[in-house]
Amino acid sequence: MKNDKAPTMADIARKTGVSPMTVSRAFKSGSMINKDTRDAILKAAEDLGYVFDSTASNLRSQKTDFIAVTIPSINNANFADTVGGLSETLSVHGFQILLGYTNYDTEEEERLIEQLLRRKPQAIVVTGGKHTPRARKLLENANVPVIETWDVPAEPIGHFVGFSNANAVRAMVDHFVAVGYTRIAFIGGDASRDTRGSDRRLGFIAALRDHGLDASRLIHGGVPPISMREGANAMARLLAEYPDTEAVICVSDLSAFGALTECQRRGVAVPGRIAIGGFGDYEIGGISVPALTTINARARQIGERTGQLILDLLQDRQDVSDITIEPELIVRESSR
Amino acid sequence: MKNDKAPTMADIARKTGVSPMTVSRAFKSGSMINKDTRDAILKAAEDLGYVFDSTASNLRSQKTDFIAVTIPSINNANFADTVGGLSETLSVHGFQILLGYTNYDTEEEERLIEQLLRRKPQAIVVTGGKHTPRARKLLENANVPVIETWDVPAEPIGHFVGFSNANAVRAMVDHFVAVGYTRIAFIGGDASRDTRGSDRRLGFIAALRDHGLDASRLIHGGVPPISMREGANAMARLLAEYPDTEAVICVSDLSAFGALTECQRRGVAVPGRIAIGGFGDYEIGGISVPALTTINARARQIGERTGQLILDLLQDRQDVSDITIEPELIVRESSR
DNA sequence: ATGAAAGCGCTAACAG
DNA sequence: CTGTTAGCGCTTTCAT
Repeated sequence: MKNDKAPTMADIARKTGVSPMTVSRAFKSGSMINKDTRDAILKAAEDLGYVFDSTASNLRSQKTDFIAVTIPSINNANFADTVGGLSETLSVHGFQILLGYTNYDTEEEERLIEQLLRRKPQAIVVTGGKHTPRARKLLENANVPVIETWDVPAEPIGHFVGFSNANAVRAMVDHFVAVGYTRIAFIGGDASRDTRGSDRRLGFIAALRDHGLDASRLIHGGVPPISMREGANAMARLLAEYPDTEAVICVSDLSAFGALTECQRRGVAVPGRIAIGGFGDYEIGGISVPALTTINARARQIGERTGQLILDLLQDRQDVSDITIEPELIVRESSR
Repeated sequence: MKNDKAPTMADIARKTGVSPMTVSRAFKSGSMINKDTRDAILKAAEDLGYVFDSTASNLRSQKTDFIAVTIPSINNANFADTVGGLSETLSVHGFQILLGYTNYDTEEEERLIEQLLRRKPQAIVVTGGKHTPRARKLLENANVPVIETWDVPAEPIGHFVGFSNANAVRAMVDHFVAVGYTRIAFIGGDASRDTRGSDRRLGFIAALRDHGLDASRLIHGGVPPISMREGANAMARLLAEYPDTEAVICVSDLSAFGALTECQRRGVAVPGRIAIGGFGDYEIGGISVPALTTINARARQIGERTGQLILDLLQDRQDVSDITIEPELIVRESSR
């Protein structure tokens, strides 16, 4: 491994007898350049082991082709799907995702946004519509498109692609009530931390009240994200504290599955003795026995449409609008 | 939102009556600068809404603080854990992960590596020890540390942090044989695509042969990654094609869980009628009923130790060595 | 502790 | 289709 300085476009120019500018054109698709000249340049580049230097290109052209994205956790199939949809939509246009994890913490999100903006992304996508005041200000001043996702923000910073978490849970409550359950509980996490989880909990309470039902069966599962294990532990507490509960809605399919396993270990029939609902339509909910009633938030579609929105915005299209996704209630064996 | 040009260090310098160089020092920790001067500069920066421009800094200083990482899929808890460990270890030192997904395809990996190297990362981490010849050459010429993970490469490019997938599966075969099973099957994916999955399959075959057992019960689950659903389908085929099978090892816990649910739907007792083993120690294997025997590949530790290795290498420490991780066999209810 | 000059490697803008 | 010139915003280097 030799350690001489890496070859530059100037080296290629010298070797091929053209100007550096022509070399630059050879690497940029869609530029007017003689085919033979380009071929000679690309061959020389290959021979020299040249690697294009984005850092210089970024500075001069004032564009990085980075799209900054913050998600609560890398280890979550829903957010992974959103990033996947975003990434696939944007990568064919030469953009690269710059990803950061907030760990469900708006303070951490603020730090992350500041970090990411220094990299001069051409757009920034954040998860959720609640941010620290400073984070909000950073985003407002960023002078690039800002897209909030997975939520319908009270006051959008720029654009948003999301849905109402509260309304989504309301749809499930309506289903449970329609089936005939009245003593319904909720398993969720620390309300102040996971803003989407918190919205689901609030939606649950509001919906039960609208049905004239008691909304006090709230089980705290732990610090978000609530794991399968925490879902199981929460179910154990629910059965102890409110033994006559007929149905429970969990903040995610993962905690719902954990809750289900706790019932299985105790010989509590699902849905015979207690019905269970989840959130997110994770793969596990479709295949577990019994399969889980859930809400498909269309995670991948959120990513795809966010990507398309960014492409439109970067092309100065004026006819772009915010996008409200319609989550789908999926009724399965666990609630019938 | 005003659209004037973003303020630069020169603007701050003008406003504070110092030189741009002093402004630069104010933003760099550990530089000799008068405390009052720094405070004035930082205040002016805040007032102007200044955002540090990494692109310019990167070019001039020839360091980006990027660490490039390729993983097969973003939607996999094992790789997510590795990236999490890596990210946490490195971010406190100011590094940022530049992540790409190969979709379990070495051709895609090659494209991705080329893309990532243009961003001038200060190290590159790849998953697996098998690459296209061109990808290999790109990595060899990159002039930055290269770390292969999740494998023990036949010919390491630079360093590696991993384990032998074949040996890990062998340990599980030994366990199954010790418990008394002799008719053992394997559920995996397309051998040519997922090189780690392929190594597991080969390890399975070799281990069975060493025990003098038949190694022909190989069920093809589909294109990697094998989903829970595909695991269930594969189990259905296994029960049809080799009805006397006593135990099955699956390429991951996800396919193993799918296989388990198929047994539950058919009333096939696990482990009474058929034992099941997985791979990866995903959360689900620890909580499902029955819990799944599996192998913990210490995904997070792979990330943490890779991060530490990179820190050592970037400080020119000479006493760094490759790291072989010891996966742990975890015996649970599904195989006893 | 601070400043002046130069330049990282590429490409926008203009000329031919 | 190709070349020339200048400069993106920062930091290295050398002075003071």
